[in-house]
Amino acid sequence: MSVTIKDVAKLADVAPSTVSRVIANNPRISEKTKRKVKEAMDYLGYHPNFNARSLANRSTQAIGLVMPSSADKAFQNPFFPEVIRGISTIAHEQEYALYMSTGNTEDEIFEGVVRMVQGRRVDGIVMLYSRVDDRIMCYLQEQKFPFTVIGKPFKNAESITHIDNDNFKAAQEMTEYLISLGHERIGFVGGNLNLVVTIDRLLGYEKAIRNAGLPYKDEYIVHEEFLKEGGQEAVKELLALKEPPSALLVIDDVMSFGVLSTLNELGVSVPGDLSLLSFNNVMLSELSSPSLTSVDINIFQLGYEAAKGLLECIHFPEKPAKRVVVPFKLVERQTCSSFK
Amino acid sequence: MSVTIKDVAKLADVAPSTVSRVIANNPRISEKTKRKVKEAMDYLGYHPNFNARSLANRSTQAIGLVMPSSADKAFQNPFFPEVIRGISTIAHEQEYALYMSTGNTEDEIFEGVVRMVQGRRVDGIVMLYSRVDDRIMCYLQEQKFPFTVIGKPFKNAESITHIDNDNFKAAQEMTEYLISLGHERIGFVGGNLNLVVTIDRLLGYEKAIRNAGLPYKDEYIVHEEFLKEGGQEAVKELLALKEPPSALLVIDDVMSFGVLSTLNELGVSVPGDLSLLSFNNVMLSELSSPSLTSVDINIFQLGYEAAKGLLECIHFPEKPAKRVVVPFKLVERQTCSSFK
DNA sequence: TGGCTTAGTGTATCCGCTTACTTAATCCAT
DNA sequence: ATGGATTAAGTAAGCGGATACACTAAGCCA
Repeated sequence: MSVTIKDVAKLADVAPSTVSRVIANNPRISEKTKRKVKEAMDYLGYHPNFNARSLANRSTQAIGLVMPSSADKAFQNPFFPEVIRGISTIAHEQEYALYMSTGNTEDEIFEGVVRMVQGRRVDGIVMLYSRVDDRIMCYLQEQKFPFTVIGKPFKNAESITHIDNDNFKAAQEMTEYLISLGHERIGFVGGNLNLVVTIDRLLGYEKAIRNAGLPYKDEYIVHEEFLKEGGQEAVKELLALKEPPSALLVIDDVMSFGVLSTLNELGVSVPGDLSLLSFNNVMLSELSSPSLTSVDINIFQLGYEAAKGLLECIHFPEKPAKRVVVPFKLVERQTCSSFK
Repeated sequence: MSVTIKDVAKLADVAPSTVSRVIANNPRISEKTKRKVKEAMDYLGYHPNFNARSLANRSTQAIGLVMPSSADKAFQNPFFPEVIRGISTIAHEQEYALYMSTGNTEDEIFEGVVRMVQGRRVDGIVMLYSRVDDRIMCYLQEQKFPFTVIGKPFKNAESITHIDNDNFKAAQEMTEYLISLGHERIGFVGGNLNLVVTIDRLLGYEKAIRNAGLPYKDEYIVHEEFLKEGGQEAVKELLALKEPPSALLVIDDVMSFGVLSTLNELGVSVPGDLSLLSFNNVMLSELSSPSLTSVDINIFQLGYEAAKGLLECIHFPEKPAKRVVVPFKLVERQTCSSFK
């Protein structure tokens, strides 16, 4: 069995509590004793048992990650690895580990979260998405468990620390950009409508369309899953219209990849016949051909700030919730051209 | 404070131990009592405290993941999310959670692993890479801590359960394929030479070159990091030769992306002027233009089997170590053509 | 010199759960 | 009726550490 605090105490000829205090660097212990105990720890290769510590302490030095769908689906979209990069950067700085529970159905995921929370496996949670009437978010609020959200909470946004882009504004500006290029028939390819991002961006799109005095047509609005297949479906629907759009605002790069490949099969040229503007600017968006014109939403920073915010919630629970807005920026590449 | 086993015991009017036995579904408890206790648990919304359980139990229901570099670097390569997808599939089936520690330098990562192991934060570890003389692997062996490796351990491979492709054979066959296309000047773009994959594939490449009676030239062998930048560097070196290769065997798709973009800048046409064959077949390899001809190494399955193997190690420690070989398959796309 | 503060350690209990050991109750064969 | 199995549940001792409280010895002042 591994070395315990008692072994160290025995060797250093002190009480276990003294050893515990040395670990916690308690000022009431004399330098001499500290040195003696530290030597014993080194000699024995002692490492505190984290479970014991967590139990006594009620803290785990771990933060939980909740993804919108099962990890194995979510990881198909480079968005998630990238947010996690951001999260793990902060986590590492403060010696927190990351904890992911997994599950396929919504119920399983929910159960996983309950286990994380009730089982005190983590000190707090970062929700990597925001959804309308999300069960998990409600639960965390009820339990008053520390958590932050990437995206805008559908309700109670004021009382929940969250990190978001101004998606409304971004979508509006991007639509205006397409309009400024001369496009009047602009399609919107969104993700699931119960995701708040989709809603915000759709509203921004609508605003721009209406501001410009263009007709807002329902048949130009399509919602699919955040995957390549989603993009493929979307294109088929939109191109089947009598008057198909001349430009598309696509909510996610991976969907754009799907759009692109389908258009390619159909012999529709981009941006010649159809312009494409999408969101996220994932690392590989410059690789497709043509390379994607995409809105860089600073995914890394979203994760970074979310983790930072969470640690604040954990350490200073009384602090009020805050909203962090991460800037976005259009990266112009090859998928947009003026309407001719 | 949250509901404990005692609260449940009191409500159900039994001893705490009985409740514990109900949780463990111990057959020595009568159905009647079980029902009674379960009702009390439901009523109170009881969930066992995992730390307490781990402490008493010496098991955590979590498996640790070790990446070759800091998570924030590793996640730039889609290989890792994809392996994790595989791992999380198994983990989920058996209700294990995933635990990632983070760290930037080699030392920090090592310390993170020590904390995972000594602190009993996880029941076992999956190493997502295999490196020559790896300190972490040595440590895990010394400690007799359950772990599995993705890739072939550099030494003691017989005593360590590991999941691998036959990289030697793969590289050999792929080189032969390029040779069969008429190429005689074939470059090899590898990753860090202390990664066992690099070594194995390089040896396979060499074997094929020698078998074919072609000259094995050191200047055709380049080693860079597993990132896009690595690919860019590599190309520059190889194209600077008086007699540059007509085909490249690239060890990783992301590097290939870098190669491709640099070639594009330099105005070298692929596959017209230079053929490219790479490994991994990550999800986005079909998106580049031209789309990558790549060896599908079944990344998902590598992860899946690694996790499965680990759980076996954990549950049946006496079982001998095994080697699982995951098949590979060439996916022909647009980056290879015959030499003319 | 006695009483009081204070720094430095030790003692004991608890965190929430598991489990070896015991006890109590029931049952069957003699 | 009695004793030995057998079953069902309780008791209590950890798992490894944290910490409130207790204690001791030294230092200080009147």
